Amino acid sequence: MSRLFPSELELMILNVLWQAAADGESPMPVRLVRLKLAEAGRELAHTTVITTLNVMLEKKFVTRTPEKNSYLFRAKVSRESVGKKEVGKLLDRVFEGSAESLMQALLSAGDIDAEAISQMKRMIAEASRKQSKRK
Amino acid sequence: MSRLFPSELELMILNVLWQAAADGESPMPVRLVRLKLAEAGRELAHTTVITTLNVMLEKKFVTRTPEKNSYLFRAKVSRESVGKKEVGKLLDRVFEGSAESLMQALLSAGDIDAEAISQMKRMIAEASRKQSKRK
DNA sequence: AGAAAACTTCTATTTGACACGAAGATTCTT
DNA sequence: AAGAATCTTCGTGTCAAATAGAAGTTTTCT
Repeated sequence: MSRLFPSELELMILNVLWQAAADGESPMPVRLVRLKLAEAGRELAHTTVITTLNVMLEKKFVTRTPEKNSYLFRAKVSRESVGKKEVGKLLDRVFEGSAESLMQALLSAGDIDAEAISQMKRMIAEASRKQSKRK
Repeated sequence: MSRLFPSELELMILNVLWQAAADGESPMPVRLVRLKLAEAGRELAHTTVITTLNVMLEKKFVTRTPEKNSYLFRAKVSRESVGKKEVGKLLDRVFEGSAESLMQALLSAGDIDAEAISQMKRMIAEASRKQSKRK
């Protein structure tokens, strides 16, 4: 059974791997994952990173390919899919399923610039279009 | 030091207490908290609920008032304040601080009806107004 | 009053996430 | 070829969250 949600450390690692993929640095050796974590303020022993990556392999969050005497890792789940699940969880856990409430919290939480706002407007309009079409 | 975030069980209890307050059933005896948790599918021993409430008291998430030989509990933190912090955390953990990304996930995650959408539109418009005014 | 019921506090166990050293294998360096 | 560097696997230790039994106190019931 694949655990649905990554733990905190697993999520940090996924962030490293997602970023790497965006930068064309994927797949990535453990050594580099560890380095990126350290740069993000999380200093861990090499073995700790390996152990966690192995757990993530088990959970199907990452894949690995052999390389010399080691492995290269890459994210198997996407940021979008994890994000969607996490939002769904938050919706249940705190907002009783009310998307509006979550949105309100978002607007009051993040410092949102004008650019972000106009983009959100567009997204809402788009959702509205799709919404009215189906039914 | 007050822990910033409630654990999962603590959050379930907060939900019970928030709901109770909305229904005018606050403050609430442990017995009822336990009952509501059971109704939500979480069956726990009475002592477990007490223990957790005491921890939450320590963390300042709830307050209690004496009543006969027992206590009545009520939420001290609001759903809004917790929600805002949780959204902030999610923003960091998964979306690299991008409110638009989170919003996209929200639109694809929740089943949102037309009513919710129009309300969101209003909220965005409101945020936009406030945004342009400052700075 | 005496038994039963309802509560609380205290203490202990279990579980999952995190963390890492020791030991062993492979690759690199000189 | 021998030693250093680099990696992995395995086993273990710690810690917080979760769970709840035992024991003691107060209230209620008959």
